[in-house]
Amino acid sequence: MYSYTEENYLKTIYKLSEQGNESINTNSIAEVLQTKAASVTDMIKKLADKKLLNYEKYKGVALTERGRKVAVDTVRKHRLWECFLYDKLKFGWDEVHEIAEQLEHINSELLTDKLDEFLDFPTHDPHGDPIPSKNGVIKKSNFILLCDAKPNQTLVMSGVADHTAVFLQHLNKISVVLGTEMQITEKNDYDGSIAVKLSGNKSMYFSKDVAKNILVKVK
Amino acid sequence: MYSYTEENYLKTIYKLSEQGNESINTNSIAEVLQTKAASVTDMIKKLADKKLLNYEKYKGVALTERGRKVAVDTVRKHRLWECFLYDKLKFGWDEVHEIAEQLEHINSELLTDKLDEFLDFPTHDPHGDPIPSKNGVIKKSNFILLCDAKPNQTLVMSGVADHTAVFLQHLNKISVVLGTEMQITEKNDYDGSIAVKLSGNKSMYFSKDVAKNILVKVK
DNA sequence: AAATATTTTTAGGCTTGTCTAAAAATATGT
DNA sequence: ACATATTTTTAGACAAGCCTAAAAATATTT
Ligand SMILES: [Mn+2]
Ligand SMILES: [Mn+2]
Ligand SMILES: [Mn+2]
Ligand SMILES: [Mn+2]
Repeated sequence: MYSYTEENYLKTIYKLSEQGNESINTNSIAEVLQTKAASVTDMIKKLADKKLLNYEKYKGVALTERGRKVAVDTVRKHRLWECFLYDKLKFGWDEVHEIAEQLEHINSELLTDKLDEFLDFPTHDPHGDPIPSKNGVIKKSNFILLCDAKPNQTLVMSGVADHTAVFLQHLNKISVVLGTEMQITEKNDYDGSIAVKLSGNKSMYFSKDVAKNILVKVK
Repeated sequence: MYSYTEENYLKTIYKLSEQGNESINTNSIAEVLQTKAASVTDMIKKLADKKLLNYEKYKGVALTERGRKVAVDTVRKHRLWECFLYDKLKFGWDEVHEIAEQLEHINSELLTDKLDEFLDFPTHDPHGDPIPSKNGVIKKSNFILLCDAKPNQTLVMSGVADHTAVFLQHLNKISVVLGTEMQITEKNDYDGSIAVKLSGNKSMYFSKDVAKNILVKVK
């Protein structure tokens, strides 16, 4: 239906929209897609012709309902494939994204449905991100950043704000995975570092750089 | 590494070579790929530049060792994905080929290896075709056509010569699947039809058109 | 051997998606 | 308000992969 490239543009614009940005500008799309602004302008015009987004010269773009559906569907496929790679093929959570970038473009609605069923209808991918439903609904998670959490609550590690392989590998190294429970025992205003108590009374320190990229939910 | 299109050309040339044809001519490639001879000539020149095949003007092409490896690897991926779709996702054997045509181009050696392991190292795909090993070895099956088999031997349905969905659906309809055992009770020279006895003494007739597309092995 | 038919290649052009360089529009600073 | 900086668009070009029409080579008939 839509090309690999078109789906990537739509997905990028969708993700930028979700990050608060009201209307999406050419340069930010170019940066995410590692391409040039001129190329983005070209593609934007084509997507606008196909009614996948609204575009006014020099004013940025916004997805149409149709464009959003294509984007969300691509995200759905991406995250389902990540679940497959992680749960079934035993890839690490730092390895799945790159392969899912390819698999998300496989075009078969029946395949997506059967994969969903095979995985037992997962609600979140290996990074804690929610999986859109078949009809395009995304359940917003009420996760908060670890650096914003209050002390003396039981927190459950539930996602990441930084999806890079290096960050995920760092979490592997310090044995912090989805589901890890912790309580904040100390917040240091000076450097933003946080001390937590894990199960078995083990304690651990997070630098601000780490604490601001860990998503937790209050148990 | 190689494009979707390049892999499809190499796979096509490989399959034509396997079918006995010594050197492969432009028109036959065009026919399989549903494209035009002029396009084939263009691509052949590019593949020759990349040392994936040997080409002499007007003399046809033959894969190099390197080209053969890429082709066989694509076939390996295709058949492993067919196994996944059939065994795990419960697709029908008439549905898997089309989706595998997309999945065979996913580029990750680790993914292929892990998929192979997840499927418990299958040796044949849902159509009875052998799965090439990681290092490119294909074990030739000693299957024979049902129409060429002798009476009074126990035959095991082991593959198909016609891979079209309509043929596979016909076999579904008459409940002939891989593993079905039979003995030929009668061969009619007049129309090439064959009568067989199945388990439970059920008898069944195959027209020549069907019998010449069923592969069996002698038990 | 010559004529005819078929196959293959070339020539030129199209679409998709990309690029660089330059022009135009918008935003920012004083 | 005007000058400067930044962002965006346009213009023109390129590679991949495809096409049609014509030319060249090869194969088949007679
Ligand atoms: Mn991902
Ligand atoms: Mn993810
Ligand atoms: Mn197939
Ligand atoms: Mn098959």
